[in-house]
Amino acid sequence: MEDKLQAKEQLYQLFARLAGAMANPHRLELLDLLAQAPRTVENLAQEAHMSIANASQHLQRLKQARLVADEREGQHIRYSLANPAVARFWLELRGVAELQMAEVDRALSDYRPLRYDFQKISADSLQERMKGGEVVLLDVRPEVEFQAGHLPAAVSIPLDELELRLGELPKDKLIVAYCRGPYCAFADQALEMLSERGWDVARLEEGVAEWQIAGNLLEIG
Amino acid sequence: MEDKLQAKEQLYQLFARLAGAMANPHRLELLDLLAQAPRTVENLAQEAHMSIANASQHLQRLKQARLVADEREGQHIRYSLANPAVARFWLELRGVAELQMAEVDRALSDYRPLRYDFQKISADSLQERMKGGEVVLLDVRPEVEFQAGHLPAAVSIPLDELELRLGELPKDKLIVAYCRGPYCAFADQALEMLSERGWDVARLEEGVAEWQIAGNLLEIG
DNA sequence: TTAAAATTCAAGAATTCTATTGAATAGCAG
DNA sequence: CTGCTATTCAATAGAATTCTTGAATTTTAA
Repeated sequence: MEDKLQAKEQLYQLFARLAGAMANPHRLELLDLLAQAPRTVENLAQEAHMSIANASQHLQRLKQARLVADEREGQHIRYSLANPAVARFWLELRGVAELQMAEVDRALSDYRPLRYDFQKISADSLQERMKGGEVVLLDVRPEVEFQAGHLPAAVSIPLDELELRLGELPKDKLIVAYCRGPYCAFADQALEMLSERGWDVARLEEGVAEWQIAGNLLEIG
Repeated sequence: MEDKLQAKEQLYQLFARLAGAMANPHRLELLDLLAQAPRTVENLAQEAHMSIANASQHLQRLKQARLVADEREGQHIRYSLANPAVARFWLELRGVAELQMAEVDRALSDYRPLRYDFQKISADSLQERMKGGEVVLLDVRPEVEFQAGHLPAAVSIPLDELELRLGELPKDKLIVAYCRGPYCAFADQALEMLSERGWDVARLEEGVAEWQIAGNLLEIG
């Protein structure tokens, strides 16, 4: 009886450890970045604005929980999500938070003030209109992320380079921009620039993670 | 730019807080119990083997994260899951842990040593055979949980009372027992007793939470 | 072999989390 | 009102988590 109770405790302990691995904003940010593409420690630390030692420490913790995997590549160590189920779980966490915490909506409005300034387009309707060739799908994430996987037929112009490469975009088509997903502001900023200069624009809220979870395929490279 | 970074931090903070609310074995146990039925603090403390003050404290934390809701009922306060999405999320957490942590399987074997001693029956196949009337579906959870919701046509005999009420079970039918789900040992114990006394037995691994998430309906009362 | 770069390790201070205890509150029964 | 029960609150000690800093390790390139 005693050991049985202990076994039960241990079981809950294991589940709690997994939750604990996600119970830190920095680690979630790392997971979120890894959901876009595998990355080195240095890159992760830079993107998430933390010290390398700190990023490394958090990555260890994620690794211990089997949420991420690492692989040596020359003198770098490249981390990636251990498993597609991890991405699904992270999205699920976000979904629950969104559903029951009004604070999330408020914080999102702070982070994406332009959230409601542009037309939105659903994944379904996008696929429909892509077939007709009336739309250019624009991926404004950094190049690495585009190459690790992007939506079918998307064109890559990272936000940084957009101003210089405006010439590549046709004026007679609807420009649909997307980025890392609903909690990323890159696409909003791109749309703001494009719309000021006369393009017809819309935002796709989904990123590659959401797209993939919905059962669709990505293009790679 | 500064505030934007801060808004992003805050967003991750909110998600982390939700994960943090689940990052404790006791709280997970409480959630698991609440997935079976709404309960008072006293009952929860007793079932989870912790002090009332401690249970109350953990419940507050869950409430703060909007994972549970409370409601006064006379001199008791009854807690329940805030939302079906919470149950789904908890099952998802378990699923991920199970998938990637071999330790879970080991711990489960300690907690349910009889796990492989009896025939298992799938939910589909159960529904099939229930129609033919060849099966008695036995719910061995405590009465309260049965009344809060149980599988269609299930018969309630709590594990405690099983020995005294063996007479209620027909010898010529297959007895399928279930309890709180795959991480509960009640049904195993019931099957052990029944099988020793000559019944034909099988275990359904699903509990009411899993059954419901799979899109099936429960009977209440 | 040695130097340089990327990452991890180790140790310490600040913070947060947990369990325990005893007191405080809110409803109920007389 | 007065005690009685169920629950929460408040305070505290002990444990775990986080960030920072500087040293140690592993691989590549010279």
